[in-house]
Amino acid sequence: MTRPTRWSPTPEQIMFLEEMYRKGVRNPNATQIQSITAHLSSFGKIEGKNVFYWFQNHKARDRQKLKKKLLAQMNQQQILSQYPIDAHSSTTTTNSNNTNTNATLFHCPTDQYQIFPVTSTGIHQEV
Amino acid sequence: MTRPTRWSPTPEQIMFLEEMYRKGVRNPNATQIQSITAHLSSFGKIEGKNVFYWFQNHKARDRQKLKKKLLAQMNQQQILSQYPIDAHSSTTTTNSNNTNTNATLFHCPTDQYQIFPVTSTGIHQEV
DNA sequence: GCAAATTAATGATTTATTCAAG
DNA sequence: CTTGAATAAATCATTAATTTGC
Repeated sequence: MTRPTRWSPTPEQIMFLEEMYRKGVRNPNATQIQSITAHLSSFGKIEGKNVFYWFQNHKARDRQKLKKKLLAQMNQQQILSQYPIDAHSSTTTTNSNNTNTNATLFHCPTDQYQIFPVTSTGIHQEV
Repeated sequence: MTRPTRWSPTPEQIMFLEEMYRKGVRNPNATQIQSITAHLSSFGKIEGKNVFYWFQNHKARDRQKLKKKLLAQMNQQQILSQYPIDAHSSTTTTNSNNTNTNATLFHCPTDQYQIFPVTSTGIHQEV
């Protein structure tokens, strides 16, 4: 039996939806959903509710990703702690004096892009 | 004056960076970058920004590669038409072709955020 | 074999997004 | 709506690979 299978978007449909999303569409109203559905139906079977749910899910998962990223970054700290700073320069270093380890953090070419703002208490990078 | 030459990583440095990447490091924060830089400085001259750029580029180009693969999978369907372009339909005297005509609704490459013709009913679109 | 010429990789910059705080 | 922080995308620029003619 052709079970009532759930919608699975074609690559073209995904591409278009993502483009809409990128351009700012988050909660399309009925009119917008109609338009989008009409357009996307040329690439495959689709209903308005599919479009509605897609934006709901996409927005939610975007936020999920963001939060996941925060946790991932925390965990990276542990990975890196395996490699202590130490910098025992006894090895074959051509640059035994690491000038920028502490104070003069590398400033990017233009101060506009201040990657690592240094505060008196240290580095603060909020994400 | 030797012109400002760009950093070119040693094999050891590359190996270490790639190992970090494999372990999940993607966007190291300032502390992590300091740590990595300190460690890698024993293999050759290196600055924090080099590490920063390396991860930025490596991640981006990793993604490029994956995207390219996926795109290759999608047999060249009319994917490239992100927008239902009017498809230079004027070339033929008759414009009655295609079923994609509803597309014209979305032809809006210029107006970034006013994607849809607004109807009288108020659109609430989060921005 | 070897450089000059050409191409491919990749380091470094700039520009556009994103979310969300104010 | 505006803005800050972060970063992804796109681009520029230089180095490394490689091709080529000798």
